[in-house]
Amino acid sequence: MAKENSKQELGALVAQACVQRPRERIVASAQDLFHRHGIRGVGVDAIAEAAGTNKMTLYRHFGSKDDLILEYLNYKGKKSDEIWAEIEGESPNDPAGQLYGFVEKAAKFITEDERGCDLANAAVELTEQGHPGLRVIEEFKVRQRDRLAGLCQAAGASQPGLLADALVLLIEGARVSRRSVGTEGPSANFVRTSEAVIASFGILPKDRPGHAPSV
Amino acid sequence: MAKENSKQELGALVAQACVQRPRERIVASAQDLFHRHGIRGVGVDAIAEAAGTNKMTLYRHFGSKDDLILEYLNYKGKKSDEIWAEIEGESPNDPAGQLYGFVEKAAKFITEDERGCDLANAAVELTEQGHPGLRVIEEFKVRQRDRLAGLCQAAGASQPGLLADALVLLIEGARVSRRSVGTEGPSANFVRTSEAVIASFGILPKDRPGHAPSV
DNA sequence: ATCACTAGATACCGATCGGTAACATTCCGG
DNA sequence: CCGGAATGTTACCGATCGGTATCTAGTGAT
Repeated sequence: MAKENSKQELGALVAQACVQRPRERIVASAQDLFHRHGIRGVGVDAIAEAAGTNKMTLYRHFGSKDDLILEYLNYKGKKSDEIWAEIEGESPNDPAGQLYGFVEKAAKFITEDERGCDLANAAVELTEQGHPGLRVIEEFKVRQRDRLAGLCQAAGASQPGLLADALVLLIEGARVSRRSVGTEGPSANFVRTSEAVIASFGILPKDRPGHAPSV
Repeated sequence: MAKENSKQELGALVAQACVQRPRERIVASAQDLFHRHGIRGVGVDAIAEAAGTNKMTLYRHFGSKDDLILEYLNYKGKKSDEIWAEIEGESPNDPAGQLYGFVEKAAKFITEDERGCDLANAAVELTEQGHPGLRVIEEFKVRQRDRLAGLCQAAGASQPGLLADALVLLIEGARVSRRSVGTEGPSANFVRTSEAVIASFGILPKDRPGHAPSV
């Protein structure tokens, strides 16, 4: 088996720079390393070292690697909640605007983050049947979809549930496709396609003339 | 870390039942185990045992685990080619029918296979930069997309490339969503959404009256 | 100053990882 | 029947895995 990436883990420096308590540094390092190398590609030793501490301290805060994985997954969910708050703040009382804002935000993540959705990736890596992390992932994905459906309904979509599902498929697909074939692949047309689909459900953005696309 | 799945690996029996040469049995076992547990979730020992042979013989045929991974990836690509042949055979000289047939075929895989696309999953697991498997995956995904685009063009789509990209996103998204939230999630609307998108590009199935959907 | 709590350090555990050496066995074509 | 190739067997290698025991050093509140 070929060697894993470079040993220069600047995430360690980042984590050490913030003089938080060990627990926070461990979570931050786990977040960084799990994201970059995948859950199964990172050992607890590496996480502890990146956090500027040691394995013993890690195990005083987290009973097992699985516990740390759960913390990682929930951390990702919290991050996503913040993004939803951003979207709401940028288009208050404008569900259609929020919908289009969501697409733009998603597009940003798709292009900027080559690793794709950490939750979806974790679902692929957690092959053990009934792993507690799978529940966390599912709950998050369901919540995300329902939030989207609520937005679609508020924006007056003809079939809000169907539109929400379609957008979920497009987003998930764009993130995974970006991982496989890069930004020049099908994910490059994510915004265009998503906006066309949204428009086809009768939703047009408020203050964006000329934004309505034709397929 | 919690224990991996049950020890009952019936894939081993399957592989042993076919009295092929060790090489074929190894590839078959690797295909089965990589698919179920992920590439990083399976050791070479387990593959050899499942193939009814031993590690030494495995390493006589494959220089490294990475070599075996490449074989696995290419094997998946070949399987996909067979499916394309099926689709062509079922709707000869009918690109529109093939397009709808492709969607139906994809839907079948989405519902039946809870693990999602093995190539996309492998792209998530292969975190090592420049891993040769990533090239294989990319080539396959590009070929798949181009084939789809050719079909769209032959069927007379207004913007075949854009439609092909949209369908790729929907399929990839459905497969990954099915893994995270199951068949009752957004992937349940994959066919409906895909057919609506296809229809919106001006393509209607030949001999399927009433098949044209409205979003 | 004391005391309990937190964290660091180090060494260790059994198991498994990918990969190899050496030798015995089986099988098949000439 | 014979000989070489393919396969099976066993043991081993160093490294890493997740997880623990033990002991020491710091830290903060009373």
